[in-house]
Amino acid sequence: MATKTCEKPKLTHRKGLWSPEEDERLRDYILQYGHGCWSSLPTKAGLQRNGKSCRLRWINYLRPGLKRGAFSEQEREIISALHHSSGNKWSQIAQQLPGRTDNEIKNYWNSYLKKNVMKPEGKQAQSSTISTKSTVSTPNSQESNNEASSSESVKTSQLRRIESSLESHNSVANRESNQSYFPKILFTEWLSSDHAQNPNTVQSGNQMVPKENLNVVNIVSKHSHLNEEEHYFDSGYHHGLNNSTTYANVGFVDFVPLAEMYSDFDMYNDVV
DNA sequence: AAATCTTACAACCGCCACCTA
DNA sequence: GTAGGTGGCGGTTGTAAGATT
Repeated sequence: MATKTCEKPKLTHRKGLWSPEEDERLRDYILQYGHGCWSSLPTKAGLQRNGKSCRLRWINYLRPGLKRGAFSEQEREIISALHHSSGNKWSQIAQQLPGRTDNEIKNYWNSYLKKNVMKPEGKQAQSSTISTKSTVSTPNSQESNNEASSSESVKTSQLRRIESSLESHNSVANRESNQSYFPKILFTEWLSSDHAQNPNTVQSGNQMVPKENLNVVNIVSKHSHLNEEEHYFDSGYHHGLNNSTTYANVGFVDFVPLAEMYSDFDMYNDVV
């Protein structure tokens, strides 16, 4: 991991927001040469930033395959469930949400979900329930818990369903490993040479469409060669202009025996 | 229209674990 | 065993944009 062979750049480092030019330099360099040693990367790439800053910018913003935009209902529930079981382990939570970064999830939690948890009224009962088991306790957690126990919302039961599904799968399939119990998603665009030239676009049919024009969608598919309880979890881009969905640039590599979650996804495919 | 407040999220900071010399 | 460098992580702050007054 750590080496002492990296060159030490003695420069006064720029701070603050990244300019589009800096982004371009960093992206171009990494796509061409890889990041290698982060501390020496800024010098090689011609950036007046420190390596840490470059690393963060790449991981949180420039890295291909990142989902931008609002969190879906499913993502919210997964974050809540995992925060419930793991606490503020943002990197662990991020591993279960392909395309999302720990920083993004942390910000989302602090700005949205945490606020709901803190709400004294029973309106957000599902989040209040979550907070009681979290490593982070809140002033309202106990009273919220009382309210939640008296009338459990539909959201709460849905959340519990996902949690138990995750727990059972995790205990059976991955007990002895550190593998995530969510599917690993491989973005094929990450591997393509086209993407290296145009990291902000996705091929849709014959044309390259800017990612910001597309919505990310989730899909669960059953295939004939899989066991009864095994399904593919897919993600793709929905092309709003012609109301079509394109999966051409996103590939999928893992199974999801989470049959109970089907109703929570945007689509269910029976490909058999 | 201007001033102020609120919110979302990008970025920094400090700490820690790990590795190498 | 120890010092120094690096990468990773979580907490916190800063900033810009939108909402409100």
